[in-house]
Amino acid sequence: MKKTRVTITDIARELNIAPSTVSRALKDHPALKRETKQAVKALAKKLDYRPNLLALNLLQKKSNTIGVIVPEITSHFFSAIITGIQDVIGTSDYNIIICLSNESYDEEMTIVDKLSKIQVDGVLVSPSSETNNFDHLVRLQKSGIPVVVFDRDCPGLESDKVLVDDYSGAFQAVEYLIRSGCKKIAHLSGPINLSTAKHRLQGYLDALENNNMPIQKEYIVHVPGFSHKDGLKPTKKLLKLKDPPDAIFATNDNIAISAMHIAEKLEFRIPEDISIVGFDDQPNSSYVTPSLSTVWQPVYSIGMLSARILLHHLEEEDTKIGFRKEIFKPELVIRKSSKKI
Amino acid sequence: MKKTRVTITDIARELNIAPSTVSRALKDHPALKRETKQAVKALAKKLDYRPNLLALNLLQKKSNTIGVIVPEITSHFFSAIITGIQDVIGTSDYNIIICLSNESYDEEMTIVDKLSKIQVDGVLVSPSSETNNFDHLVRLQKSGIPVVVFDRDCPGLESDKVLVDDYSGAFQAVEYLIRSGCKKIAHLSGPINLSTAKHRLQGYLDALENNNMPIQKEYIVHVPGFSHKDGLKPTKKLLKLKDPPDAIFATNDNIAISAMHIAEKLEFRIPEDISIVGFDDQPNSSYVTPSLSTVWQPVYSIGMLSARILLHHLEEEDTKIGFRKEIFKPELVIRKSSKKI
DNA sequence: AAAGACCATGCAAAGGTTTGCATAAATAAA
DNA sequence: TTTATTTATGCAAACCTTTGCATGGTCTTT
Repeated sequence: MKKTRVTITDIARELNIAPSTVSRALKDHPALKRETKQAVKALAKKLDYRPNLLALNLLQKKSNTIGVIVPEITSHFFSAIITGIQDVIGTSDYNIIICLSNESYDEEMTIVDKLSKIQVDGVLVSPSSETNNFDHLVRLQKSGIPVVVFDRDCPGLESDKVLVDDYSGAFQAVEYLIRSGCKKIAHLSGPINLSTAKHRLQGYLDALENNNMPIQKEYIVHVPGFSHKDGLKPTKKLLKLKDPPDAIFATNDNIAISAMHIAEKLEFRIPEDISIVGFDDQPNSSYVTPSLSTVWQPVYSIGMLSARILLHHLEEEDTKIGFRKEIFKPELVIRKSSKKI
Repeated sequence: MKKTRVTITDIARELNIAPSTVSRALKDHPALKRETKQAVKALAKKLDYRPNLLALNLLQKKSNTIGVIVPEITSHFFSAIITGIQDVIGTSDYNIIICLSNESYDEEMTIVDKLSKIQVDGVLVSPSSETNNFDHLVRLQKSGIPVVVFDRDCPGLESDKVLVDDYSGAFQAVEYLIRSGCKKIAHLSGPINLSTAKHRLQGYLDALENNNMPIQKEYIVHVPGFSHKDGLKPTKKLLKLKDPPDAIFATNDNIAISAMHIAEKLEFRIPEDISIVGFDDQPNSSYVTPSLSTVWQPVYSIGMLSARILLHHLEEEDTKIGFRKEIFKPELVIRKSSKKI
């Protein structure tokens, strides 16, 4: 059963030539006679020779593999980014190993260790919400593995970065709510350790301040995670205030949708009694009722660009021209869950 | 900059012993003197020796890598399965390479070719909706690579399989619709090439027949894909019939949600005028309004079990006890998009 | 005819680890 | 003291491919 693969030596033996000649023939080395090349190629084809990449890896000391570290994969956000990464890397000779940190710093460390063990050639990473020490990434860099950070920033880490202007997205959303006449705008904020959550919160705060609106502490509630269920209690808390908000800007679409859910249960009319705006523009957000106003971000492009930057590094490692920092602009998409201006 | 790794030979040289002795010392070979082992281990630690897996791969002729082929990753369905796979494989020494076929037979072939080139040790695959020839998978098997098929069956292929009883899920859903008083039940069916779509359609047909209900051809419409937009036109077609259905059983939740969307636009009341039932039970399905009745399937478990079966094969390849075929039972979840019985 | 130039191919090392077999040293038995 | 036995370690091959250098041969030039 154990089909043993045909090697270059097998071909050499059969043709009574040296393995090195076979190797060169297969790569069209100019110094070889045409007939030799042809003979080798013909036999290689006949024998179904396939180069042993494992041997090549050892020789070149590289695994031709890229590690991708994401907190999770079930959200549309990260799965779309990964699709973008795949679509770029797929055309190269690299393979992708996707690793899930489950929003855990410890798991992230374990993953980095594993990736370094298997000698990946580069790493794309969006850190967990628990991570605020980036020594493990520095260690990667020090061992010569380029690191590209995407979406979630790693403050203090010097590396290539592909980010989104979360501040601007939040600012746009809140400013729009203000213009539409909302006076009491609440924010369901993400885990504060996260750069994205931090910037969205700041955008919210600045938009209010910019418009001379008061900032009310009880209108800012943090959600523990990013799935629907994480938004339920915080929303209830908001809506059961003596003076409930007339608008909610949620840190992402899932949270916004569960806010809508709770609001409807508590008999708030959307958007008449309360406007709700999310962040992400997941595909299903336009299909909920009322359809969700939200901040779109170019997920697929984030993945593609990150991958391209890494690939660029890998392919011409001579030119060290410092690190790139790319920031995508998100865009407000107005639908039916918020009042018209 | 190029930190060259510490090798076993470096340690050997420093200690004036043979590399083989170092190797054995690190694996606690019984024939070695305790002192030798200790000295080696101490130095290994001091020098931060890390075994070169690339070399091991070549020696053992295996890459310690598992290929996972899925049509896409942005749906909750496949991303949850992948999470299950990861959670199982993550505890082993294997790495996972996830490949997206984009529902294309050609891309699937290319992927299989690539995986075989890099000598993966096993493959988990859910075929594209275009695939109905499985020779590429047979080729993998013939070259000694075990294949586990999940969710979407490959009829005629002899391999391990982890499937869902789609027939039963559909039957339950349609029978429930009948009991709730619906007389004109339509089906938004998936691409007919897919085993899952086929079985769901059959469940639909048999449930009708079993209850002496007529089967009306115009009530069966195929959707081209599985995302929201794919359900829009087919739903319109159904609802604009002179005699529109009073229930729709959709082949998945996304399609069901876009059916709800269209129904509301056309001023059908849900569920009074029309009941809608989906398939999958994605997390957001309970957050749409009205919440979606659907057929739940154990996505995470599908991933875990598939991975376990493959791992089992890899770890004791001696015992060839034929192929396993595991079939999960789905369950109907009744919410608000369908009438109560 | 001798020297130089060129062409086609082979040799051998390198990459890091494992492992069966051999060997050396030390101890026990005769 | 010699032989048998054990104990601890080393040698070298194997995994497969690539590549700098060397070699042998043919051809051209003087």
